Amino acid sequence: MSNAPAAANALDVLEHLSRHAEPLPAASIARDLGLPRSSVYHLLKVLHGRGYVTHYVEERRFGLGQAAYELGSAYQRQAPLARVARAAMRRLVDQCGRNAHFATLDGRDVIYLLEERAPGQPMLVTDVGVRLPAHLTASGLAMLSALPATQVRALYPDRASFVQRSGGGGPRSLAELRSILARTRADGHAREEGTVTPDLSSVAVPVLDRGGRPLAAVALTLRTADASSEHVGDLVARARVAAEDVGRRLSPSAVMTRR
Amino acid sequence: MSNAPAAANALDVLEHLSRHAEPLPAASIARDLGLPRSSVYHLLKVLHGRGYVTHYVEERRFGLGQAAYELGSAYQRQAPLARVARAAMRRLVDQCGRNAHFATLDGRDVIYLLEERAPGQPMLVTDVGVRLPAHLTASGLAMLSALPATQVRALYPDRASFVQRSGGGGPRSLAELRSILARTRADGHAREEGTVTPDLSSVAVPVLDRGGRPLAAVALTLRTADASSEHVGDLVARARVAAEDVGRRLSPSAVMTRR
DNA sequence: CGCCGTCGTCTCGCATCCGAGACAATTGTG
DNA sequence: CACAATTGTCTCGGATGCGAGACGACGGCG
Repeated sequence: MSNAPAAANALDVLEHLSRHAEPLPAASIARDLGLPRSSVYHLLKVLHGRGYVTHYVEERRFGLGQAAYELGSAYQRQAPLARVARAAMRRLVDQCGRNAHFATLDGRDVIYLLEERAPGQPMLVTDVGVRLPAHLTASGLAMLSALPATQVRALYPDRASFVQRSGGGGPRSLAELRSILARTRADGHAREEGTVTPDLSSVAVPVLDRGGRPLAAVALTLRTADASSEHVGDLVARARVAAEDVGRRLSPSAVMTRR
Repeated sequence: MSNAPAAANALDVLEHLSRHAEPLPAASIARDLGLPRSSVYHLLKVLHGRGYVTHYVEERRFGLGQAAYELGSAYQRQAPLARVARAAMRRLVDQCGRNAHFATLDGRDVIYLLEERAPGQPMLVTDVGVRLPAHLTASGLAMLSALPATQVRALYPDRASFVQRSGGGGPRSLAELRSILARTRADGHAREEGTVTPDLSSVAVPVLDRGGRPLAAVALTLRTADASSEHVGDLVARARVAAEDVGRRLSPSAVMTRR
């Protein structure tokens, strides 16, 4: 049993409030969390005093407060994903001799947060900050494959959602996308051949948080001509190790990338 | 002295981390917060175990974690601004017999979160979810007037930032905008006459958080022909009471709207 | 209108947690 | 390489925080 139970209880209260769309009465917070009523009132007083909880007096309920939002904003400003991933991506590139990149999902786009170039390899188009349609990239497909089907449908409500590249390729409908994602899950990695850049392929694996949701993806790039099955298998295994390492650092007790 | 000091200390640690762009060593957290080293390690262990803190082992530093971001997202999902403001806005409309709306700032836009229509008053164009350029609206000007000058400059870096309405009106440069904002601060309220809708004027006051930053604005609409000085003064006073009420509910120890 | 249930605050005694300080491991420096 | 500084973990005893339960206020209901 760790120390500082009041700290853990305070987090319990915040997380309980965050799981509900509506504010909650104090008594139900106490009941749901199995905490004494007076203890919950003490915690709410502290959290309210600090702005983490809003007290809706007329409704006699409590909800999250502005300070919770500010913490979330501060987290984003620290850019932890790229920070945590940098060393692991450097090692991956050193081991594989291939270019690697690290990206996250934003709506239907992937955003590239990191790229590491191996000596002698061609320049990547995926500069940091660049956005590309998720369904046309290995990284995007890796992350989409880790989302619930309902969320994928919400992202791609109609055929107009499927932006095309001038050279063609990539799914044109939700049914096609689902089929690709099912194969991605079966293979344990996503693959893209020549859709982003002719003659170059990428393989990618997702980085999952402890709830199993995709935080990011790790991808390696190789010449399509070099992409034999054994070679791809080896790269995927190494990318997966890097992804698991990053996942562990970001989320204690993280669910590992899909095996 | 309130109870649950460990809860308060945990929040201190999180807020300390959120004030820094870079992760921090545990010893400097303890020193800066005046807490015992072993207590800080206990708290970091709990916060890390729950995902609120990321431990950068190689750097031997600690930063905010994914769970901080999730709290912030959950706060947004609960839509607390509109929830808190609804009753106060209803009362304001009942007292004044005028249409009222409640909006927040998003970049250079205002977004309308609430509108309350008074009986016999014309329909508003400011439907919930509508965005309008902040510098052309009373609500936007009220909130901009509460921002630091550097932040206003960052929002409006050049003349192209000043979107025009087809009927003209509104500032066209940063110097013009600053002049209007200075007058808004002097008056204690913002005023817009006919820029959004011909023959209709609005007066607005900002809702401030406890750090003095604008969270939202409360506005009342009236016919330009009715806008005598005494009448406007009365509406402004009532809008201010509503804004202060909302500010108090959102932020304990909130700084009141500017007097 | 009276009664009941709930909310929010408060008291106080005891069980538990906090924090001083020891220790091993690691890193930095001359 | 040796020494100093720092990190991170651990122990344990005394001080303090937690929580049972009382209480007043308020709202709902018959």
